[in-house]
Amino acid sequence: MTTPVPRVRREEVRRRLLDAAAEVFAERGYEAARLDEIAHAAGFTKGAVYSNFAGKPALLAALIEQQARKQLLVGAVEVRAQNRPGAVLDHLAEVVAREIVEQSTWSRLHVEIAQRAAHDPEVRETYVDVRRSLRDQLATTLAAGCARLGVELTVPAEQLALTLQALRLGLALEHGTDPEQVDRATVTSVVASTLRGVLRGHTQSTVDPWRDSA
Amino acid sequence: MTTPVPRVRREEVRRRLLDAAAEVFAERGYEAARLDEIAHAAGFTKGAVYSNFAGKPALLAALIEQQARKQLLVGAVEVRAQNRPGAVLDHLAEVVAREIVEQSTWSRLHVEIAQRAAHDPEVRETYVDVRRSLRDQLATTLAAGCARLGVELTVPAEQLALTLQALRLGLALEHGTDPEQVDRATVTSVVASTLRGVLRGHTQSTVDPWRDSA
DNA sequence: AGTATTCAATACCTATGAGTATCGTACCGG
DNA sequence: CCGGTACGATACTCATAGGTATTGAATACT
Repeated sequence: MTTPVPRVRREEVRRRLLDAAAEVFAERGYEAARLDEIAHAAGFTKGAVYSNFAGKPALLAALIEQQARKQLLVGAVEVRAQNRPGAVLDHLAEVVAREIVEQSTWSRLHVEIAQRAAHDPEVRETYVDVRRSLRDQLATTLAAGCARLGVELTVPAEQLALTLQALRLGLALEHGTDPEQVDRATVTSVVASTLRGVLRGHTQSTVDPWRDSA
Repeated sequence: MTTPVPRVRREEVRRRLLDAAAEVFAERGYEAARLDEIAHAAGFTKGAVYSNFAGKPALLAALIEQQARKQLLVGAVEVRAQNRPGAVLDHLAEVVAREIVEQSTWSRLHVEIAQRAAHDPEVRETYVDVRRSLRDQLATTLAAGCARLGVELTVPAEQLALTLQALRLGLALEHGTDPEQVDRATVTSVVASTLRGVLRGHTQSTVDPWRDSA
């Protein structure tokens, strides 16, 4: 009677569920997110969730793991690609700003995870590990990049790395609440000027100055 | 038989409930926070909550209102108190760091509110208003302070204000998740160096340099 | 003092959503 | 072609927590 509908591969199901979970967690927040909604957003039902994950916390854990692999703070690699110091600076600022504004789902998810980590010790443990290693990696890359370009940092690379991480989270939050005033150009300016402040050398920028968009 | 126990004044009940709500919201997050727990933390029961507030959302709204009055970002006034540019800078950094580390309840509540504002349009509206006006006020104060001290800002005051707001939120989040590595001295350093970066003039600092506390 | 009113405590209702148990069907080995 | 298994859909349980109705005691009013 009914022609058999080919089943989706398990791996694919898992992937879609994670994507949907990222979306819904970012949109509603972890607590307010409903497993039914996540499942339906992925095109499945709750049964699929429980056959792929142990439960709601495990779903979040898997997301953190996945985000860790995709590297919560991209842009480190970008530093290597440029040659002129000024360009590196502007480019990095633009990359961060683009991430915050255009991939707002991930940014909001990131904030959500951080917030969740502040509450739940279990989440915190894994999150802090990821966070620290990314910070170290970012610091190393920044230091190496600066050395290669002949610019000098006025602060330790680790401190700059932390500053960038914190600024990224904070700006994501500001943009999430007030995207009109905290727009992409503004975010770019903030990051660029912050970076410029800790560099010594020829670092003139081509980024547009502050624009009031009220 | 039983000697009448004097009743607590209504205003006082409201105050205690708000304090308790701030604590619990900060600790558990808005969604995970239970009204019973809040009431109990204040020394009352749920009945007290509903006779003083319309419900859970109204409780949060009242908190936002209260926090707005207490000024989410203190420190602006502190700028006026100092005379030497370097001292102003360090002092401001220390004030911010102290707020984040010692009054972590409020900082975490603040992040929670911001996060909540990103989700709930109703919350967003009032929050953005508060946030913008505080930003403006901070920018004005900073500009005035710099002018008075004869130091020059390399970026518009509004941009610096946003940077500080974002950095404060971000550092609160980082400290909330990793208080060991993101300790008070580190926070102070980050804020101080960020400020120093956007100032032109004699702004030598006396703040301790980066210390690795891993 | 006696009565009315305020307002928090208590008991209750009800919707919700995480988790579970079972079922049905597509895939796979024989 | 035919069981067996994997795995997602479906139907259910059950604890929880926001919200409401009622009660009872302390204050205010006359």
